Amino acid sequence: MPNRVLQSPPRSTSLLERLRQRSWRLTPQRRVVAEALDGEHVHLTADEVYARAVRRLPEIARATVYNTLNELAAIGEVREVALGPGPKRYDPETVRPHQHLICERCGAMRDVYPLGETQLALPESQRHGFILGRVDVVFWGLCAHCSARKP
Amino acid sequence: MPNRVLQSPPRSTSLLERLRQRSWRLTPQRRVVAEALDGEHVHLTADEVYARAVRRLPEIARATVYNTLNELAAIGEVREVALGPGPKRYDPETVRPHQHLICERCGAMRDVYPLGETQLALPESQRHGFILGRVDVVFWGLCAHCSARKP
DNA sequence: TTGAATGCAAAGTGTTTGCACGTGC
DNA sequence: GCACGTGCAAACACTTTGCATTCAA
Repeated sequence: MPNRVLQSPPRSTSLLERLRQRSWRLTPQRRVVAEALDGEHVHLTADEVYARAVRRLPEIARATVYNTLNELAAIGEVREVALGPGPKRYDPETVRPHQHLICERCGAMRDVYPLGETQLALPESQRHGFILGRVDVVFWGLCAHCSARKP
Repeated sequence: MPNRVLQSPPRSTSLLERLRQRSWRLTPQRRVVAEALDGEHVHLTADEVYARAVRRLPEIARATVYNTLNELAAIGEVREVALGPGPKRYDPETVRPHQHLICERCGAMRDVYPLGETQLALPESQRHGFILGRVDVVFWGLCAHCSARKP
């Protein structure tokens, strides 16, 4: 049998499960924050996370939500998305590399998985001596709802 | 003589000149703000613009700088660039479409003109009913200076 | 002359911090 | 038990706003 077992095991797609696997100190507060973030196409602001968290755990403090979100971002379990005006958003999808499609009127945001992204490499002549890392792409447009409305 | 004169006149690459052509009400304050922004690879924060402006016009108010930057952005003569943490930056290059290359350690930012960008169209199946507009791309990396330093 | 721009200070957002208290491992 | 997380309030960073004054056209 081929050595399939040597492949690195697939990461769980559940944020909460991944945190358990890291033996992250799990408090009720941290749990409700992680639960608030779980799902697809989820891009909540800190305040929206707080609103969801406080429903399940009324005594949670806003600062704890901020602390927790910062920590999750620091260990790479959520991605901060800061675009345009307004507060940062937090994206729990860290398993599948993806980009964002955003409605410029209402701010609605979807994860997208564009093809052919490798064609986007920056020519050497344009690198200004930089060592390249990741590439972020944002597709701006109008969502179905907003493009149907008048002005 | 060939009808060169029928070509649409090239837009000036000088912000200040373009503003004059628009018959923008030109006050000393607005002039020093526009002058602060002029140049290539310029991506100043509002505070940095204020610092430059106040050198030439000590009585200028921070609020005036903010007002002016917002107005320039509204009429499309500067582009707001909000990425990562920290304050927004203002990019006076609105003539040549371009993208950005940013050092993830020190924040240094260069304008880049990547090739093959049209290949980045989002497949219909990924559009979620959106009408597409412009695409923003950010190349993250380490600048020459930062990649030479230790930790 | 006059509508628009300015300066100032105050208010508004969004986020971080300092510290006493509480708790998961 | 104790290092670490939490709650609270105050501080902080960035930006906008209201209003009386000044000024470019």
